[in-house]
Amino acid sequence: MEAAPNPDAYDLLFAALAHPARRRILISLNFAGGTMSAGQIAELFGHAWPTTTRHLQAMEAAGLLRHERVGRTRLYHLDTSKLALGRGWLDWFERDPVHGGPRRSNDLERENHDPGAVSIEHRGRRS
Amino acid sequence: MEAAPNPDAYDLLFAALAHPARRRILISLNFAGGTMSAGQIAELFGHAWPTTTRHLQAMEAAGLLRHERVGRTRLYHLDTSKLALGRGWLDWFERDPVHGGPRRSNDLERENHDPGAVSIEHRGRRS
DNA sequence: GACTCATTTAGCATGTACGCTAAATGTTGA
DNA sequence: TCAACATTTAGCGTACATGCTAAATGAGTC
Repeated sequence: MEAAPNPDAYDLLFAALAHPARRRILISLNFAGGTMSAGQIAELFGHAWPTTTRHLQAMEAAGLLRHERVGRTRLYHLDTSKLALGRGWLDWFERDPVHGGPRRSNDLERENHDPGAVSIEHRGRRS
Repeated sequence: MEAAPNPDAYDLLFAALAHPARRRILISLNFAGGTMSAGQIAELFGHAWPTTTRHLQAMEAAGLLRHERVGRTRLYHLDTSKLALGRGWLDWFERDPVHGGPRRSNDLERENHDPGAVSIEHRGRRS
């Protein structure tokens, strides 16, 4: 691969959400009030602990979790702000962006510059 | 692997959104009014056509696109209903999952009635 | 200090994702 | 019918994801 040498926040976010174990961790954390120890989380699954540890790291990299050491346990805290980023992205599709309502300048994509970096020239043809 | 022999709708959806090229395709389609030919889409990228074709297939598998043949071109149509699925999932984190109000509480051990299919039973001891 | 508990790090195996090029498919138009 | 066009399918290589087990770390306990 070489398409994403620098995965952006959206890459990390949606990739984090793409795995059922990770979604389940988030849901469970949410249910638990936002905080669980690594052990409690690991017990949710049949997976080996290191497997869950890595899921946790992936989500921490995506900014969905933070952790804190308390004695010999580690507490993981849910951080929902990044989820809002995902919601913001999805909201782009709630209306017709061209003929419909005004375009809010949400952040959206921004891989390089704007939403899709669209340059639609209808009737395109390549040589 | 064996964790996802049958990727569910959320897996497919979020995985589809995890790649910048695919997000850009969706944005572009939305921007263009919901429909573009495969060629127009392919021209958005420096990628080879087959690469884009496969992105399109991934999104079609996720239910985000449909296509239609018109003469020798193929028109891809945006289907935003599956995006609503993602929004619905994210909405689980907007409120207190237990009491329905604003986030609070710190209890563990909660019932299961959500997309993540949580079944928290702590005190489990894996042998 | 030695032992145990809680968790992570290291390292391995396998499958999938994603890029590519070459060939195939199906359509239109002469 | 043949050539050009629009797009997909086939097949390849590499990198990354995800599972595992074994070893390492760090914190309390005796």
